[in-house]
Amino acid sequence: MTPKSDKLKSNDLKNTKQRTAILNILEKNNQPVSAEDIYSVLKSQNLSVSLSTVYRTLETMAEKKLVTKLNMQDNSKTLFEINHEIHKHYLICLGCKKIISIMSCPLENYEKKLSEETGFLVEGHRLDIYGYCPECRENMSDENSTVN
Amino acid sequence: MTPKSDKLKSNDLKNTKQRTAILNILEKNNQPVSAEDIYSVLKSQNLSVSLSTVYRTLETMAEKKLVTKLNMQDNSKTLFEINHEIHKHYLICLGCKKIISIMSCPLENYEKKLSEETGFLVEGHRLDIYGYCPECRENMSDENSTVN
DNA sequence: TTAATTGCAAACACTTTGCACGCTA
DNA sequence: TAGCGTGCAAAGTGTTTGCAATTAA
Repeated sequence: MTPKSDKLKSNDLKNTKQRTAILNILEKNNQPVSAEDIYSVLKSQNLSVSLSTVYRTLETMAEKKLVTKLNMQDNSKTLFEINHEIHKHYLICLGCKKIISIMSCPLENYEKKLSEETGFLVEGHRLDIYGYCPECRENMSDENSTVN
Repeated sequence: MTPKSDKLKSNDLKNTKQRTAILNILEKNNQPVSAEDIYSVLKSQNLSVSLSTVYRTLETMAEKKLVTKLNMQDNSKTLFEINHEIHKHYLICLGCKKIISIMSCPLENYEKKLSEETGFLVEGHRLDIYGYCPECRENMSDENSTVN
Protein backbone atom coordinates (compact mmCIF):
# COMPACT_ATOMS: atom_id res chain seq x y z
CA MET A 1 0.00 0.00 0.00
CA THR A 2 1.47 3.29 -1.06
CA PRO A 3 1.65 6.27 1.24
CA LYS A 4 -0.83 8.04 -1.02
CA SER A 5 -3.56 5.49 -0.61
CA ASP A 6 -2.85 5.56 3.11
CA LYS A 7 -3.40 9.23 3.16
CA LEU A 8 -6.76 8.79 1.49
CA LYS A 9 -7.81 5.77 3.46
CA SER A 10 -7.05 7.32 6.81
CA ASN A 11 -9.39 10.12 5.87
CA ASP A 12 -12.25 7.85 4.84
CA LEU A 13 -11.74 8.63 1.21
CA LYS A 14 -11.92 5.92 -1.36
CA ASN A 15 -8.77 5.36 -3.26
CA THR A 16 -9.59 6.32 -6.83
CA LYS A 17 -7.22 6.99 -9.69
CA GLN A 18 -8.53 10.53 -9.92
CA ARG A 19 -7.72 11.31 -6.32
CA THR A 20 -4.33 9.71 -6.49
CA ALA A 21 -3.49 11.67 -9.61
CA ILE A 22 -4.60 14.94 -8.07
CA LEU A 23 -2.68 14.24 -4.89
CA ASN A 24 0.37 13.44 -6.99
CA ILE A 25 0.23 16.71 -8.78
CA LEU A 26 -0.19 18.63 -5.55
CA GLU A 27 2.73 16.85 -3.99
CA LYS A 28 4.99 17.52 -6.93
CA ASN A 29 4.22 21.22 -6.83
CA ASN A 30 5.77 23.36 -4.20
CA GLN A 31 3.70 26.21 -5.53
CA PRO A 32 0.00 26.65 -4.91
CA VAL A 33 -1.99 25.69 -8.00
CA SER A 34 -5.50 26.26 -9.23
CA ALA A 35 -8.08 23.61 -10.02
CA GLU A 36 -7.69 24.54 -13.66
CA ASP A 37 -3.91 24.05 -13.43
CA ILE A 38 -4.42 20.57 -12.08
CA TYR A 39 -7.00 19.83 -14.73
CA SER A 40 -4.55 20.86 -17.46
CA VAL A 41 -1.81 18.66 -16.11
CA LEU A 42 -4.19 15.73 -15.90
CA LYS A 43 -5.28 16.32 -19.46
CA SER A 44 -1.70 16.45 -20.66
CA GLN A 45 -1.20 13.11 -18.93
CA ASN A 46 -4.24 11.73 -20.72
CA LEU A 47 -5.90 11.03 -17.43
CA SER A 48 -9.55 11.67 -17.92
CA VAL A 49 -10.73 13.58 -14.92
CA SER A 50 -13.46 16.13 -15.19
CA LEU A 51 -12.97 19.62 -13.91
CA SER A 52 -15.84 19.21 -11.50
CA THR A 53 -14.14 16.18 -10.02
CA VAL A 54 -11.02 18.24 -9.56
CA TYR A 55 -13.00 20.87 -7.71
CA ARG A 56 -14.86 18.29 -5.67
CA THR A 57 -11.70 16.45 -4.78
CA LEU A 58 -9.89 19.57 -3.74
CA GLU A 59 -12.83 20.66 -1.65
CA THR A 60 -13.03 17.29 0.07
CA MET A 61 -9.31 17.24 0.69
CA ALA A 62 -9.48 20.72 2.11
CA GLU A 63 -12.17 19.58 4.52
CA LYS A 64 -9.97 16.67 5.54
CA LYS A 65 -7.07 19.09 5.91
CA LEU A 66 -5.02 17.29 3.30
CA VAL A 67 -4.79 20.47 1.29
CA THR A 68 -4.96 24.16 2.03
CA LYS A 69 -7.13 26.56 0.12
CA LEU A 70 -5.76 29.99 -0.65
CA ASN A 71 -7.44 33.04 -2.03
CA MET A 72 -5.05 35.65 -3.21
CA GLN A 73 -6.06 39.25 -3.09
CA ASP A 74 -6.33 39.73 -6.80
CA ASN A 75 -9.43 37.61 -6.59
CA SER A 76 -8.37 35.35 -9.35
CA LYS A 77 -8.78 31.62 -9.02
CA THR A 78 -8.61 29.82 -5.73
CA LEU A 79 -5.29 28.09 -5.21
CA PHE A 80 -4.56 24.84 -3.45
CA GLU A 81 -1.48 23.32 -1.98
CA ILE A 82 -0.58 20.28 0.05
CA ASN A 83 -1.05 21.00 3.71
CA HIS A 84 2.33 20.71 5.30
CA GLU A 85 0.92 21.63 8.69
CA ILE A 86 3.40 24.42 8.92
CA HIS A 87 2.40 27.97 9.59
CA LYS A 88 3.51 29.92 6.55
CA HIS A 89 3.34 33.18 4.81
CA TYR A 90 3.71 34.05 1.18
CA LEU A 91 5.92 36.34 -0.78
CA ILE A 92 4.07 37.12 -3.98
CA CYS A 93 6.03 38.50 -6.87
CA LEU A 94 4.19 41.28 -8.64
CA GLY A 95 6.32 40.68 -11.70
CA CYS A 96 6.21 36.98 -12.46
CA LYS A 97 3.37 36.12 -10.03
CA LYS A 98 5.52 33.47 -8.43
CA ILE A 99 4.54 32.59 -4.89
CA ILE A 100 7.30 31.85 -2.41
CA SER A 101 6.54 30.34 0.98
CA ILE A 102 8.24 31.68 4.05
CA MET A 103 8.22 29.73 7.23
CA SER A 104 9.05 32.44 9.68
CA CYS A 105 6.28 34.45 11.25
CA PRO A 106 6.79 37.85 12.79
CA LEU A 107 3.45 37.99 14.52
CA GLU A 108 3.44 35.80 17.56
CA ASN A 109 4.07 38.50 20.10
CA TYR A 110 1.97 40.97 18.23
CA GLU A 111 -1.09 38.77 18.41
CA LYS A 112 -0.78 38.52 22.14
CA LYS A 113 -0.48 42.27 22.49
CA LEU A 114 -3.37 42.86 20.14
CA SER A 115 -5.56 40.47 22.02
CA GLU A 116 -4.84 42.26 25.27
CA GLU A 117 -5.54 45.65 23.79
CA THR A 118 -8.73 44.87 21.94
CA GLY A 119 -10.33 41.93 23.68
CA PHE A 120 -10.33 40.14 20.37
CA LEU A 121 -9.69 36.40 20.62
CA VAL A 122 -7.13 35.83 17.92
CA GLU A 123 -7.52 32.52 16.13
CA GLY A 124 -5.19 33.05 13.23
CA HIS A 125 -4.00 35.41 10.61
CA ARG A 126 -3.16 35.75 7.01
CA LEU A 127 -0.09 37.61 5.90
CA ASP A 128 0.95 38.03 2.30
CA ILE A 129 3.86 40.13 1.26
CA TYR A 130 3.99 41.70 -2.17
CA GLY A 131 7.00 42.82 -4.07
CA TYR A 132 9.48 41.79 -6.70
CA CYS A 133 11.63 38.71 -6.65
CA PRO A 134 15.37 38.98 -7.36
CA GLU A 135 14.95 37.84 -10.98
CA CYS A 136 12.24 40.38 -11.69
CA ARG A 137 14.25 43.12 -10.03
CA GLU A 138 17.04 42.31 -12.40
CA ASN A 139 14.73 42.51 -15.40
CA MET A 140 13.42 45.80 -14.13
CA SER A 141 16.85 47.37 -14.07
CA ASP A 142 17.32 46.18 -17.62
CA GLU A 143 15.58 49.13 -19.25
CA ASN A 144 15.02 47.49 -22.60
CA SER A 145 13.67 44.16 -21.51
CA THR A 146 10.05 43.51 -22.30
CA VAL A 147 7.60 43.37 -19.45
CA ASN A 148 4.04 42.24 -19.84
CA MET B 1 -18.78 73.44 -4.53
CA THR B 2 -19.00 70.61 -2.08
CA PRO B 3 -15.96 68.62 -1.03
CA LYS B 4 -17.46 65.61 -2.76
CA SER B 5 -17.62 67.21 -6.16
CA ASP B 6 -14.09 68.48 -5.58
CA LYS B 7 -12.95 64.97 -4.96
CA LEU B 8 -14.45 63.88 -8.24
CA LYS B 9 -13.37 66.87 -10.22
CA SER B 10 -9.78 66.68 -9.13
CA ASN B 11 -9.72 63.16 -10.45
CA ASP B 12 -11.17 64.06 -13.85
CA LEU B 13 -14.44 62.44 -13.03
CA LYS B 14 -17.68 64.10 -13.96
CA ASN B 15 -19.87 64.98 -11.07
CA THR B 16 -22.95 62.82 -11.44
CA LYS B 17 -25.63 62.09 -8.90
CA GLN B 18 -24.73 58.41 -9.03
CA ARG B 19 -21.12 59.00 -8.15
CA THR B 20 -21.95 61.44 -5.40
CA ALA B 21 -24.42 59.01 -3.91
CA ILE B 22 -21.94 56.16 -3.99
CA LEU B 23 -19.22 58.30 -2.49
CA ASN B 24 -21.64 59.35 0.23
CA ILE B 25 -22.40 55.80 1.18
CA LEU B 26 -18.74 54.89 1.26
CA GLU B 27 -17.95 57.85 3.44
CA LYS B 28 -20.70 57.06 5.88
CA ASN B 29 -19.51 53.51 6.28
CA ASN B 30 -16.48 52.79 8.35
CA GLN B 31 -16.78 49.18 7.30
CA PRO B 32 -15.81 47.85 3.91
CA VAL B 33 -18.93 47.21 1.81
CA SER B 34 -19.72 45.25 -1.31
CA ALA B 35 -21.09 46.63 -4.56
CA GLU B 36 -24.32 44.85 -3.78
CA ASP B 37 -24.46 46.52 -0.35
CA ILE B 38 -24.16 49.91 -1.95
CA TYR B 39 -26.75 49.01 -4.54
CA SER B 40 -29.20 48.03 -1.81
CA VAL B 41 -28.71 51.26 0.08
CA LEU B 42 -29.22 53.24 -3.10
CA LYS B 43 -32.39 51.34 -3.83
CA SER B 44 -33.72 51.98 -0.34
CA GLN B 45 -33.05 55.65 -0.95
CA ASN B 46 -34.99 55.44 -4.21
CA LEU B 47 -31.96 56.54 -6.12
CA SER B 48 -31.99 54.71 -9.39
CA VAL B 49 -28.50 53.48 -10.01
CA SER B 50 -27.86 50.26 -11.81
CA LEU B 51 -25.65 47.62 -10.32
CA SER B 52 -23.29 47.83 -13.25
CA THR B 53 -22.85 51.52 -12.63
CA VAL B 54 -22.00 50.75 -9.03
CA TYR B 55 -19.36 48.30 -10.18
CA ARG B 56 -18.04 50.68 -12.80
CA THR B 57 -17.92 53.58 -10.40
CA LEU B 58 -16.13 51.61 -7.74
CA GLU B 59 -13.64 50.36 -10.27
CA THR B 60 -12.97 53.85 -11.55
CA MET B 61 -12.62 55.22 -8.05
CA ALA B 62 -10.24 52.42 -7.18
CA GLU B 63 -8.10 53.36 -10.17
CA LYS B 64 -8.11 56.96 -8.99
CA LYS B 65 -7.24 55.76 -5.49
CA LEU B 66 -10.38 57.23 -4.03
CA VAL B 67 -11.40 53.84 -2.76
CA THR B 68 -9.61 50.67 -1.80
CA LYS B 69 -10.59 47.28 -3.08
CA LEU B 70 -10.40 44.36 -0.67
CA ASN B 71 -10.73 40.68 -1.27
CA MET B 72 -11.22 38.70 1.85
CA GLN B 73 -9.92 35.20 2.01
CA ASP B 74 -13.29 33.54 2.10
CA ASN B 75 -13.57 34.56 -1.52
CA SER B 76 -16.93 36.12 -1.12
CA LYS B 77 -17.71 39.43 -2.76
CA THR B 78 -15.12 42.11 -3.28
CA LEU B 79 -15.35 44.85 -0.67
CA PHE B 80 -14.66 48.54 -1.04
CA GLU B 81 -13.91 51.31 1.37
CA ILE B 82 -12.90 54.93 1.24
CA ASN B 83 -9.18 55.23 0.89
CA HIS B 84 -7.98 56.99 3.99
CA GLU B 85 -4.40 56.77 2.81
CA ILE B 86 -3.53 55.09 6.05
CA HIS B 87 -1.80 51.79 6.20
CA LYS B 88 -4.20 49.46 7.94
CA HIS B 89 -4.89 45.94 8.86
CA TYR B 90 -8.10 44.16 9.58
CA LEU B 91 -9.44 42.17 12.45
CA ILE B 92 -12.12 39.93 11.05
CA CYS B 93 -14.60 38.42 13.43
CA LEU B 94 -15.34 34.81 12.58
CA GLY B 95 -18.56 35.09 14.53
CA CYS B 96 -20.39 38.15 13.30
CA LYS B 97 -18.15 38.80 10.27
CA LYS B 98 -17.54 42.33 11.43
CA ILE B 99 -14.37 43.89 10.11
CA ILE B 100 -12.41 46.14 12.40
CA SER B 101 -9.59 48.30 11.12
CA ILE B 102 -6.39 48.55 13.06
CA MET B 103 -3.94 51.27 12.36
CA SER B 104 -0.85 49.80 13.91
CA CYS B 105 1.44 47.65 11.86
CA PRO B 106 3.88 45.19 13.34
CA LEU B 107 5.80 44.60 10.16
CA GLU B 108 8.03 47.51 9.36
CA ASN B 109 11.23 46.05 10.71
CA TYR B 110 10.31 42.61 9.53
CA GLU B 111 10.03 43.74 5.94
CA LYS B 112 13.46 45.21 6.02
CA LYS B 113 14.92 42.02 7.45
CA LEU B 114 13.04 39.90 4.96
CA SER B 115 14.25 41.98 2.10
CA GLU B 116 17.84 41.59 3.20
CA GLU B 117 17.49 37.85 3.63
CA THR B 118 15.69 37.05 0.41
CA GLY B 119 16.59 39.77 -2.06
CA PHE B 120 12.90 40.36 -2.52
CA LEU B 121 11.95 44.00 -3.04
CA VAL B 122 9.06 44.44 -0.69
CA GLU B 123 6.38 46.76 -1.99
CA GLY B 124 3.64 46.07 0.48
CA HIS B 125 1.78 43.50 2.41
CA ARG B 126 -1.60 42.35 3.41
CA LEU B 127 -2.31 41.24 6.92
CA ASP B 128 -5.67 40.07 8.15
CA ILE B 129 -6.23 38.73 11.60
CA TYR B 130 -9.05 36.32 12.31
CA GLY B 131 -10.72 35.65 15.58
CA TYR B 132 -13.68 36.54 17.72
CA CYS B 133 -14.68 39.99 18.82
CA PRO B 134 -15.52 40.67 22.47
CA GLU B 135 -19.28 40.48 21.81
CA CYS B 136 -19.03 37.15 20.06
CA ARG B 137 -16.76 35.78 22.77
CA GLU B 138 -19.46 36.65 25.24
CA ASN B 139 -22.10 34.87 23.20
CA MET B 140 -19.84 31.86 22.94
CA SER B 141 -19.54 31.54 26.69
CA ASP B 142 -23.31 31.69 26.86
CA GLU B 143 -23.90 28.01 26.14
CA ASN B 144 -27.53 28.35 25.18
CA SER B 145 -27.33 31.31 22.86
CA THR B 146 -28.02 30.63 19.22
CA VAL B 147 -25.17 30.84 16.80
CA ASN B 148 -25.64 30.70 13.06
C1' DT C 1 -23.71 -5.48 -3.26
C1' DT C 2 -24.06 -0.76 -2.24
C1' DA C 3 -22.63 3.55 -1.06
C1' DA C 4 -19.17 6.62 -2.52
C1' DT C 5 -17.37 8.75 -6.61
C1' DT C 6 -17.50 10.38 -11.17
C1' DG C 7 -18.71 12.90 -15.69
C1' DC C 8 -21.63 15.74 -17.91
C1' DA C 9 -24.33 19.60 -18.56
C1' DA C 10 -26.79 22.88 -16.51
C1' DA C 11 -27.06 26.22 -12.82
C1' DC C 12 -24.81 29.58 -9.99
C1' DA C 13 -22.88 33.97 -8.05
C1' DC C 14 -20.35 37.75 -8.93
C1' DT C 15 -18.58 40.82 -12.18
C1' DT C 16 -17.78 42.83 -16.77
C1' DT C 17 -19.14 44.45 -21.30
C1' DG C 18 -21.59 46.27 -25.72
C1' DC C 19 -24.51 49.42 -27.14
C1' DA C 20 -27.86 53.06 -27.45
C1' DC C 21 -29.37 56.86 -24.87
C1' DG C 22 -28.71 60.73 -21.43
C1' DC C 23 -26.40 64.28 -19.19
C1' DT C 24 -22.25 67.08 -17.55
C1' DA C 25 -19.01 70.43 -18.55
C1' DT D 1 -22.44 69.70 -28.48
C1' DA D 2 -18.92 66.44 -27.58
C1' DG D 3 -17.90 62.83 -25.24
C1' DC D 4 -18.14 60.89 -20.64
C1' DG D 5 -21.47 58.30 -17.89
C1' DT D 6 -25.46 55.36 -17.48
C1' DG D 7 -28.98 51.49 -17.80
C1' DC D 8 -30.11 47.36 -19.63
C1' DA D 9 -29.45 42.90 -21.03
C1' DA D 10 -26.30 39.75 -22.38
C1' DA D 11 -21.85 37.58 -21.82
C1' DG D 12 -17.97 36.06 -18.90
C1' DT D 13 -15.46 33.63 -15.33
C1' DG D 14 -14.80 30.61 -11.73
C1' DT D 15 -17.19 27.33 -9.13
C1' DT D 16 -21.04 24.26 -7.66
C1' DT D 17 -24.75 20.97 -8.25
C1' DG D 18 -28.29 17.29 -9.88
C1' DC D 19 -28.46 13.13 -11.78
C1' DA D 20 -27.47 8.87 -13.89
C1' DA D 21 -23.69 5.82 -14.64
C1' DT D 22 -19.47 3.78 -12.65
C1' DT D 23 -16.46 1.80 -9.37
C1' DA D 24 -14.03 0.76 -4.84
C1' DA D 25 -14.55 -1.81 -0.84
